[in-house]
Amino acid sequence: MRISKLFSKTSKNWPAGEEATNAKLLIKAGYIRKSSAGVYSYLPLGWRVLNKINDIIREEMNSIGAQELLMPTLVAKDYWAKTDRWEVDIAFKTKLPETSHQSTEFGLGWTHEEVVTDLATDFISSYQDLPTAVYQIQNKFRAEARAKNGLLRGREFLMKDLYSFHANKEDLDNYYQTVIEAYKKILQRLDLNAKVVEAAGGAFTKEYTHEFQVLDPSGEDDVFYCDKCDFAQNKEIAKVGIGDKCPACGGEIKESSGIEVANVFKLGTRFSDAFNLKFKDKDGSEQAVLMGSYGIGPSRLMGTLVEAYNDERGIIWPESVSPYKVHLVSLAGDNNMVAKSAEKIYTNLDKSGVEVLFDDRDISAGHKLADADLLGLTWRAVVSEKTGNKIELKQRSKPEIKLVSYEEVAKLVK
RNA sequence: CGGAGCGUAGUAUAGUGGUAGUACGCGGGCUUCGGGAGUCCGUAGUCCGAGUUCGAUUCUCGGCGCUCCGACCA
Repeated sequence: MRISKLFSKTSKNWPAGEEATNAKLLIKAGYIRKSSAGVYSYLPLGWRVLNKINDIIREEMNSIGAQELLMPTLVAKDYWAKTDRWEVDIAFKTKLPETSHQSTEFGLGWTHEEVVTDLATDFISSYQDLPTAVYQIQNKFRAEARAKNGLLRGREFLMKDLYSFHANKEDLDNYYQTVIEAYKKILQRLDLNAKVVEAAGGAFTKEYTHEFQVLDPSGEDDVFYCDKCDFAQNKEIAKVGIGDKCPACGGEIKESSGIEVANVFKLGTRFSDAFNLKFKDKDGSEQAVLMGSYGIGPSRLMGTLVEAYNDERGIIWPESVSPYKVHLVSLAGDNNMVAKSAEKIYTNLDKSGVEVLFDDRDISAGHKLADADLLGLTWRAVVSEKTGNKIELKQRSKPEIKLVSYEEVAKLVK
């Protein structure tokens, strides 16, 4: 992609009014635009980042046997009424216009247990149909009283929600662990260091549930955790405090704020009971299906990554989500030889399958380099009179600059 | 929803009860060309409504919007 053709542009000015780091940087760099509080457009570069996050999530979901589908955003009142969730105050509600002569009311989907459970009644009727799991990646809508922190708390946001169905508790428990491991892998691949934190079950379950908290000052949650082992509890339910001994390993308990990027719940039969989702067991007896629900927020992850990885010059994307692998900068000036050579490098890298963002604009060197740091792609390759036949290669996260050949660039960034 | 702050060109910021200024951007000219270049010309603006006033972008009230603190929050 040529920056000269890119739909978005970087700005020299910081956006007014934004305080959250992720909002300031993502808007300044042209990754996103706010359309209203908590509601964002993802511009071409931002959409690429978001899709890379989605792709990682898809791979890990598929690898644990979950199947992707897509459920509706408009969910009729009847669904929510069956589980007494029509009256929740975070639901956006809407209906058809008077002229339609239909009075159906809808809630914009803020979660999909009702819809998925109803769907499951069409296909699950025997123990032989179990276990099974489906997921979707879809915009969710929540009428948050106060949207804030850029991508970290929106009214419309992207979520991957997975639902699993089981014949017995042991199977549910096992799959719950399997999903936790899959989520850990996703977060590792995103270079995010998250704690698996015990949390309150809320309306869903009396059991504790688990949240994945990225420890970061910008987070809204308070987490007590052990610095030696995996023990961690949300402050809401914590039975430990700062300086206490870890009940698991004897280490020291610390406190941090955390960004909740994912959560997992054992739903039991709450939804299967409401929608009469049953199966016939081997012995012919009829039993309620056990369910689990597991969410992870790609758009919130994107904001979290910016909070975690930035410096005074801009964003520093982990390689796994960098919108393009290489930011190729041509500092040709009026030197046609250099300009031609940069064009050739761009074309060749592009042909060999390397994702390149090529700064072919006729602007000053300083402007280009500043933009490269702001955008934060993993690799920066500079071609200029100074570099001769070679290319300057630098990682955004590191100070070292190497002079390498074209072949080495293609190899290094693969 | 309670509290605080803020709404001025496309963006970011000044300022004034009486002709609204600067920077960036954008269009054009010349000079530049390794850390957001210089210069010249051009371009474009007071959130909406009501009130006070001879006159309101400025003062008052209301609305709408945005940010932050709190409450809320799968």
